[in-house]
Amino acid sequence: MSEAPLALAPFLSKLEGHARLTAADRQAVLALPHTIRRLAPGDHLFREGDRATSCIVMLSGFACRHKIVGEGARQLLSVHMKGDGIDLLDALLGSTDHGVQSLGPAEAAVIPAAAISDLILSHPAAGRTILIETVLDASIQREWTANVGRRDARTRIAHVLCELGVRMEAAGVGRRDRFDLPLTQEQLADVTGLTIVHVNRVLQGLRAAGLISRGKRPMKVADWQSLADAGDFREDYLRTSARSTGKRSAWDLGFEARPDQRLAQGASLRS
Amino acid sequence: MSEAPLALAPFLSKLEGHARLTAADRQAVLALPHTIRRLAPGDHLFREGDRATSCIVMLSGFACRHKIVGEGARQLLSVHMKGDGIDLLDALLGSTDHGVQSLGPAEAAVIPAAAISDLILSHPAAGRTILIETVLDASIQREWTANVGRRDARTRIAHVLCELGVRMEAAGVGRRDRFDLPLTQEQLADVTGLTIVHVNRVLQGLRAAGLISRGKRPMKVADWQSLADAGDFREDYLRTSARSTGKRSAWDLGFEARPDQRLAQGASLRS
DNA sequence: CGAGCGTTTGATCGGTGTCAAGGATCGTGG
DNA sequence: CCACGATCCTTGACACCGATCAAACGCTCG
Repeated sequence: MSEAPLALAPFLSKLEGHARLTAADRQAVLALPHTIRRLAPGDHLFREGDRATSCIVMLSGFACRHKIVGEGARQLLSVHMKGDGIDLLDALLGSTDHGVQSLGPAEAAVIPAAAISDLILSHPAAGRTILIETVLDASIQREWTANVGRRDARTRIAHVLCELGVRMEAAGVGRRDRFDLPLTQEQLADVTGLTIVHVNRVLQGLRAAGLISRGKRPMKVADWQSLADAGDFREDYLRTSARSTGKRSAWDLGFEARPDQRLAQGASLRS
Repeated sequence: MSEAPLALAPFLSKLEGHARLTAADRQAVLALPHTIRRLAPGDHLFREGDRATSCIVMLSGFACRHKIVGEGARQLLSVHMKGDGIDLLDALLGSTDHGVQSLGPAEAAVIPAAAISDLILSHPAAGRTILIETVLDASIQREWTANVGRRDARTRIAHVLCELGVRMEAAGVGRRDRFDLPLTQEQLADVTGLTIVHVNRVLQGLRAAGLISRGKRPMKVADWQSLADAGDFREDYLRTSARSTGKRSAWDLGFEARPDQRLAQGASLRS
């Protein structure tokens, strides 16, 4: 099924950022069955309402989730990059409530949902990082809700630029102060719930204020701290440094208290 | 630890809406260790930045997630009711990126995070319903992002009223066309990203249009279909009827293809 | 009866949307 | 090498939705 060995290395790398894995865990992740799709700009991976039988791992380039509301207005719900998992567990819901589409040329691995459930059962440490990836995604989604709900246009846009910069830095595809913005102004409008015209004017304002630089490929952040301030941006919710700070989650503690934990025999996630 | 046997029955009931459970699974859910908290209006269960060591199950009343952005503006991120789990897996992130607070008087069970991880390992069928609860929560979060991002005030508010009606009906605490709205107009403003003044005017408009009735305790939806139309509301994303429609998820299929699935011996979610 | 909270109203302001057009850039094919 | 179309970016004039400010009303509960 796989076209290339180690194709899932970016995904493994991101999962290892969430917790230490054994060699067996790493092998299991890399061995996940998958097909690789090379995507032209705007290609659809899922459409709203599709039966959900698989999930996505981004290998290169960018993709987004989106919804269409009302009379065709479009809202981007998330942006994903190298190493990110998309809808890892959403097959549990049976069908998709949103579309997934590439932003620019990209490569993605499509993994059957059952393989993820197998992995969670057969390699719980790896499974735990899958769950972390899922709740992290939810954390970002909450921040986006707050972003479009309670911030004005300038703050909103600055916040998105900061988030993308930090995430791209963490994913190894740029630096927070210099990265290739994967969004057109129209897409940035759909991210922020604004119109393209207003996005354009706000970007000009940010340039005029010296927060970002004039040329746009690549996006250069001239003054990171000021942009973060302007965007009301605190990066905690992205947890890009969770591993390195040595923080341990309550789950670690819980399990440390039960070193003899054993699984029920013959258990499965089957309903 | 538990004050009352069967206190978690509403939670079990919701989980059973996601998949069929065995008697052992049901027992395991009801036996989750927990403490019961009786909450006055506005009591905090978590505060933003708290160490995340436990999760919440709502037993009665309502609670919300929220964030404070910028200079004190508040955004409600979700509303939870009887049977809902809140942040079931968020302890995996180590700390909380949002606050959780009661809306009106309420009762909630506080469950140690480790107990959830134990349950997922020891009773995978029950664990599967926990995961479904988690991805369902994410699905609702995405809809809220789209709601505040791309709908105008009237549509936004109508949408929230429809969602709450359907969910309260599913939770057995009201009917979609007649329920006790757990939100003040100020809270409804924080849900929709509007000001209290504008919320008030929009509600008056909905009343004048005959979509909802004049008295506000309880909220009476005079014309459900028109309110759903006005709110651009399609309830698919809530999956309140997933069980009854007999839909099966890809995970079922995946596991049916591997009836001899066995877990790795001695596995755990410990990192 | 008064305090506190939630709701309602009016007047005005301003941020963002809308409409319309033009300019810049880039890949492609003649 | 240039012409061309497509896509993206930019600009201007104007309209409007929803915010802001300020005040009053109406519950409910001690």
